[in-house]
Amino acid sequence: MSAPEHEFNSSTPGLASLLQIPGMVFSPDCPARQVLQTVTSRWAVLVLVALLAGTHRFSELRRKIGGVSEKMLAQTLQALEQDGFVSRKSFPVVPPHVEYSLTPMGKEIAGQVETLTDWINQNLYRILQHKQRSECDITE
Amino acid sequence: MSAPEHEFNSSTPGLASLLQIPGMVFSPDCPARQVLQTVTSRWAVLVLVALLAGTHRFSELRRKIGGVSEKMLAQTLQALEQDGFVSRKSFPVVPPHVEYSLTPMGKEIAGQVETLTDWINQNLYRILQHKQRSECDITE
DNA sequence: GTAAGTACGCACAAAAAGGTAAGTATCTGA
DNA sequence: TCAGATACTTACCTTTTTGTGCGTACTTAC
Repeated sequence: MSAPEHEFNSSTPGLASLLQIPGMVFSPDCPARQVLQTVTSRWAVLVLVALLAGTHRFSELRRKIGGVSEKMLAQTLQALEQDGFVSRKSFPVVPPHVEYSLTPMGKEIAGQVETLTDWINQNLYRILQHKQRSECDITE
Repeated sequence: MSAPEHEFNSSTPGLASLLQIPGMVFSPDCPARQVLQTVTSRWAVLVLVALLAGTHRFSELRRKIGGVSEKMLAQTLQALEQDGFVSRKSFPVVPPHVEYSLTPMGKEIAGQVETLTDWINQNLYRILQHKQRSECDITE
């Protein structure tokens, strides 16, 4: 008990959460952590990249992103909307019609995310070689 | 049953897993998905960025990354090592001494990740404003 | 008239992630 | 001599995430 579990080198612990101190994400209580988690969550990454291609409807996204359940997609979209990355436009028509698109801020961050996914796509072969070397069991 | 759950616009489904077809990550079975998940997992992001500053020992990382448990850190490091992003050097000395650093590939991807975290750090204030505006109901 | 599509919300269950505490082996410092 | 640091591993348990299936309100297509 009473152990100093973690120490950071920030000289102003309280303020660090509100300013752009490099390494803010290293602080466990900083809201940046949560934003990072939202953005890098399993489906959010894919949603952001998908929306970079333009406005989509809910089920368009669902079809585009292989493997998402409706629940997860809805949940992810809500989280992204809350953080201001995605904007939702709902038309009160008879068969529900909702359109999702990136906000300016969303476009910026989606760009970064796409760079990442592109890198992975391009270097997948290299990565897989490493994996097989260290694993030696291929998942068929 | 037998429903066409998901369709992708890739014209060569089997090959798509091995080539750089944009949108590979949208396919649920593509290994790129798993790599993406490893890299964007909660702690891996922070480990990558931390290691960008140079070689670290296990407990140095643990102190730097606020909030990680030993278990999670070890697990994350192993996953990153398996994918070839992190290299581990262990010295068989009496008090265990192990050094972690980024591989060339790790440096590349960590660079992308850092760009992302930097963006979040820099735009945190903007994001938080959006959040507060949309939340307004705290789940108490 | 029945099925399917639309965009979800809700309840329940399964799976995954994560935390806690302890153990290992050995040395150092008090 | 006894705690503490080192780099983990393992077992156990809790929390979170994710999936499944159903319901909704209404329309169009068959």
